[in-house]
Amino acid sequence: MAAVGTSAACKAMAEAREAAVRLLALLQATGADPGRQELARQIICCIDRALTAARGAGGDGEGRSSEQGLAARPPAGSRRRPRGGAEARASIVRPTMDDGFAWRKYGEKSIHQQSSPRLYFRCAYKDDHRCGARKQVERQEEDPSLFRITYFGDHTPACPRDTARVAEADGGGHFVLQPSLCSFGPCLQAEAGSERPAEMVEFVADDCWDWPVKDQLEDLASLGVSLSSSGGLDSLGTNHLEELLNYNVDAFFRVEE
DNA sequence: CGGATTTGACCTTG
DNA sequence: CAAGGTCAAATCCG
Repeated sequence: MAAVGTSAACKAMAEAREAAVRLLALLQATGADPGRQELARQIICCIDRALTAARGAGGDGEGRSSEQGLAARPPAGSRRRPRGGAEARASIVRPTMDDGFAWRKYGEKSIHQQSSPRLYFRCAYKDDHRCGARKQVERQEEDPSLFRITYFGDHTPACPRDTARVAEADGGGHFVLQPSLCSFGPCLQAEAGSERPAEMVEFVADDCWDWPVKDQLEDLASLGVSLSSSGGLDSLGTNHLEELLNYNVDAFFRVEE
């Protein structure tokens, strides 16, 4: 019963979020003052938090767990194990990192001396298209509001990509570069001369927003733009920009609290 | 009911 | 042996 109400609430909140995203895009397109844009961003973040909380509270909660404690133990060596029910899912903080590609989570591991686990994703079309793309997501220890997302490998051309998400920013099928939204300084941590493999790039998001990183970087490069105001790209410099474009960066993501 | 997610077990590496 | 990465059964959810 409660689940029905919660699901309806989630749906309504998702619609509210869509509207807030459109509002933000509109405010930016019309050059509205930063305070209002910030307010719209806060609304989106609040809705995201509410959604997360609502999803956590949803479902039948303890209903399924009633028999778990007394359930027969699985035979030794078996993979069978009791489950925590909906509560177990609710406890997981799930950044969406919606980059338009379909990912499937295949593992989660708590890392030595880190409070937050590392999440493992692979392309949902791994079998269909023999796609070897993978990514790992972990919360930053220094600042839990930051997530480090590490990509390995590349998607095959056959892997479908949901461009609708990208289009949502301006509704026109192309994500317009919005320097006011950029905070690349803390976002991009790919350093020139680092020892990491060429097919791998790391960056960190600190905003409740989608980041079409490659598009934005290419736009920046083609326009010869060097963001020095709110963008924070100045710390990277043009050489770093070139360096980053050489990486196989093809992702944008959002972080939900 | 079938696809997606969770999570303990198992495998690999250093 | 410890730590990280992956597998796959159990479970969730639309």
